[in-house]
Amino acid sequence: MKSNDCSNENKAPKIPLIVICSPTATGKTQLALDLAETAGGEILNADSLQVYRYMDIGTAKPGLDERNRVPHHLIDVVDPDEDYNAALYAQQARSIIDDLNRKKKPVFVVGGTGLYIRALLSGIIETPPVDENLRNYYRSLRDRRGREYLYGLLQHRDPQAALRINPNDSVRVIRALEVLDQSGESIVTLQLKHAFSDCPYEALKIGLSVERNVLKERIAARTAKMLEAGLIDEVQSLLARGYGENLKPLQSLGYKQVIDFLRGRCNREEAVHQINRDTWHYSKRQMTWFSADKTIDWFAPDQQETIKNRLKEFLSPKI
RNA sequence: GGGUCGGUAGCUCAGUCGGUAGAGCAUCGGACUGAAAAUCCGAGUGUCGGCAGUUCAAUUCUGCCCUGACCCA
Repeated sequence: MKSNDCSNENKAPKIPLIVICSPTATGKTQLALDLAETAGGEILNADSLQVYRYMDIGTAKPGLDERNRVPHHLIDVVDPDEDYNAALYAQQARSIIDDLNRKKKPVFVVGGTGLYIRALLSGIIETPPVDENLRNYYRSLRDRRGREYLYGLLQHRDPQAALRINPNDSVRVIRALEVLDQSGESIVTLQLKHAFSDCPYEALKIGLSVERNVLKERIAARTAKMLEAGLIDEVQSLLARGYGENLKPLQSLGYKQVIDFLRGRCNREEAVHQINRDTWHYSKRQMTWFSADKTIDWFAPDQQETIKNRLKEFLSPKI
């Protein structure tokens, strides 16, 4: 039912791509840097928050030295108050890949945002761009009359979509209503038609798996390092630039909790605890997402040599 | 030494007018097609502080003990 129809039926030659995807704090950045450097490739970010400017520490964005070692793409491409999403990402990423492929540069897609990677590799339904007014209208409808009301609306207008969406999941309920309003078609129709079959790439997917309690420790160490590196100052300067705390990217891991701390809604210790806990929850969601993808090859972080051989084997016939 | 209120799931606590219990959080599993570091769904868990008494039946009532907080000496 996952119908990832990316088999090789059509004969158009596929562009090779290396994808490094795994939960946070498993060592993707370092691995990508090593591999890309030796292969003479470039890195294409697949992290939904590293695209934002001024959000460096909390997103564990590669630093300047790392970006000097290997060229990086789709980092720092929008301001925190600009819209960004999976479709936009896929579109931009594909054009960068075309470019690099023309120059015969191996591309290393690196990041933990499963949806972005899927949208890049297999496409995403085509709909008109998100209409913020429309979205806000449905949001306020939800706030005023409740999720049940909104879901009732969907049941009435698009029963097919209502069947596939949980009544409480108002994010998806709203999206379905938007699509219906904007395109006149049910989101389900578009999804069934699309079926993730827009696959111009042949990807080698590499995942790094770290034992759970080790990962928990790495997450805690990472949080501590971020605070030491000045996460609180970074958040303060974002707020000072006039970016409101309700902006989507500021609702993310690390940022949200530091804002709570700065606003006096919790103390520092609680904020740290919540960052660690929420990051752990996030990494578990990532594990659920990535382990459903049976085409990922999993390695332990210390299997550098094995990974390099696998990569060599993947690249050799193509370049 | 006396008194008051507590001791129930890993944590915070609710509850049983006597028929062996439940929420939130944590934990575990899952979903995910233009918000995805978002959003949502599902599932455990217990010698109800200990011992004894009353009772067909006690976590619930009684007694003693242990233990925590506070108050009075």
